[in-house]
Amino acid sequence: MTVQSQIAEPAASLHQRIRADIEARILSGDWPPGHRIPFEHELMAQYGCARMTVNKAIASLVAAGLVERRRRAGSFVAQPRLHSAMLHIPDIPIEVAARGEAYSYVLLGRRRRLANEKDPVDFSEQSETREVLELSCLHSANGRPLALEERLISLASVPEAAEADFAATPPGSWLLRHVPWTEAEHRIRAVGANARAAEALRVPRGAACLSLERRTWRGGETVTYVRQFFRGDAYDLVARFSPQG
Amino acid sequence: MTVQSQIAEPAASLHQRIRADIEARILSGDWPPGHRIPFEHELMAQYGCARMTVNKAIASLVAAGLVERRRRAGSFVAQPRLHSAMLHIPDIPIEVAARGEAYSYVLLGRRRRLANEKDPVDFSEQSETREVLELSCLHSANGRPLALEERLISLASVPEAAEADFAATPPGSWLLRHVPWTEAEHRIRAVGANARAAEALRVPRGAACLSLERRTWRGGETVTYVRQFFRGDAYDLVARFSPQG
DNA sequence: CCGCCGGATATGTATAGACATTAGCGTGAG
DNA sequence: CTCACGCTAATGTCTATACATATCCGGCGG
Repeated sequence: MTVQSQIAEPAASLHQRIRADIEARILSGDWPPGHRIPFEHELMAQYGCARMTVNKAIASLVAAGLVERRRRAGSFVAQPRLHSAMLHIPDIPIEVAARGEAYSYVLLGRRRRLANEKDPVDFSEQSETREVLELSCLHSANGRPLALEERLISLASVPEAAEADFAATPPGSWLLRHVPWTEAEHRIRAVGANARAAEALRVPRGAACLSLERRTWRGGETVTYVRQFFRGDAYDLVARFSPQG
Repeated sequence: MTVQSQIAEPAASLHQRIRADIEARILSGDWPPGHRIPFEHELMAQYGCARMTVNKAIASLVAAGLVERRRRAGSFVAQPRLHSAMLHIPDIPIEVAARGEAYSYVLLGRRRRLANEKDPVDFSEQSETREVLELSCLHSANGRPLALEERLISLASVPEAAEADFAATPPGSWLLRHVPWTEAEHRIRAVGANARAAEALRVPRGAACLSLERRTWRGGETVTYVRQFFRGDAYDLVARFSPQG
C-alpha cells in the first residue's frame, strides 16, 4: 500500500476528487482486482465529509464498472471485463473454445531487441531503453490455421514479459491476465495474404484475410502492438452495442 | 404528451423507477432530442419525493448520455451521438468528407417487396405485413468506388422510408437522422469480391474486401439490415475504446 | 436600438440523520 | 464437530435543508 502520492488533479467537487483518487489507485494497479476498497465510513473520516458524498463517488465507479459492492462485505475492485458490451479485445483461445473447437497454438519466433523507427508504434517516448519483445505465433482451431499473429511488447511497460513462457501461453492471453490496460485502438482491414501469411495460414497468396491491428495503452504508455491476420473464411468479428455507453 | 401508459417495470427503488420512466419516454421518441424534461421540482411534486431522489435519477441518465443539463435552463434530451467512443455506426458521406475527399453516391436499385425466408434477418416477428424496402447503392470517394451497399429496411418499423428520396440521400445517412436505434450488431469479415462487387468496385474478382454486416434494432424490432462491401485497399475501420464503457 | 446589470431560477454540491436490507460471522444448541 | 440462528456491520435508499453557481431574462440607461 503506497503513500497517497498521485498527481491529484484539481477536481472541481469533492465527490469527483474522491472518485479520482480511488480510480487512480485501481488503474495504477495499486489496488488490484478483488481488493477491498475502504469502507464508506473510513473514507468519510479520511475526507471529513458526509456518507452521501462518499457514496456518490463510489456509485459512479460502480456505474463505470470499476467497482462492485456487496452488502455487509464491502466494496471491491471489479475483475477487468474482457467483454465490454462493445468491441472487446478477443482472447482467441477462449473464443475458439466457445465455438466448441479444439484450440492449438505454436510460437513461431521470439526475439528481444531495441525498438526502431520502422516499428509501427513509437515506444521511445516512455523510456530510454526502448527494449521490446517481438513475438510471432500461429493460432489454430481443430488443427486448421486461424490466425497469424505478430506482436511487439514494450519491456519498459511490462518487464515481467521477458520471463513469461510464451511457448505455453499465447501472449495475448497472458497480457490480458497480467497487464491492466486503459485504452486500445483497433484498425481493421481486408487485405490479400502476403507470402508469409499465405504459407502460415495455408491459403493462396492474395486470398482475403482480415487484418486486425491493435495498439494498447496503459495510462499514456504503449503496452503492446499486435497485428493479426485471420483467414477470411474462418473468422469474423462480431460487436454488439448501443448508441450510448 | 401522451398519458403515462408505459409498461412500468416493477423497479426496486424510487430513483430507478423515475429514471426508467424518463428513459422510456426518450427511447419511445415521445420526448425527442432537444425536448426539455420536467424540472426537478416538478418531478418532485409528481412523485412526491425529495429533490435528491429526482436528482439521482437524472444524474444516471446524464451518465448514460441520454440527457444533458444546463443550469437555469433545465434538463434536455441529448442529441443521439453518432460517434460513441466505441465502434460506431459510420456515416460514410461524413467519414469521406472528414478525410478531405469528394463524396459521391449512386442509387443502383430500389424495390418494395415482402420479406421472405431467404432474407438474412427475420422481419416476420413484428408484423403481418412484413414489407421491406430493398435498396442497393454505391458510395464513392474522389470518383473511386469505395463501397457497395445492399440494404433492407423494415417498412413496418419505418413507414416513412417508403417516401424518402434515396436518390438524393444515402439510406444510411437518412436512417441515422430519422430513426432512433437502441441496439446494433456488426459482423465484420474479409471476403473475396464476388462478381457483382467486383464490377461495382472495379476490382478483380476475388480481391480482398471488407464485408460489414449490420443489424439495427429499435426496442425489440428490427429496423434495418445492411451489408457493405468495402474495397480492402481503400477503407479501414478504426475503433478506439476502454475496458469499461 | 443596443448593451450592461441585477435578480430570479434551476441545477450542483454537500450535510446529517433515518430506516431498510442483506449477508458475513460468531455463538450456542444439537 | 456441525449446523442453524440471530446479531451486527456494511451498503441501499430517502429526506429535508442549505448554500453555491451559472445563466436566462427583463429592465434600465446610454
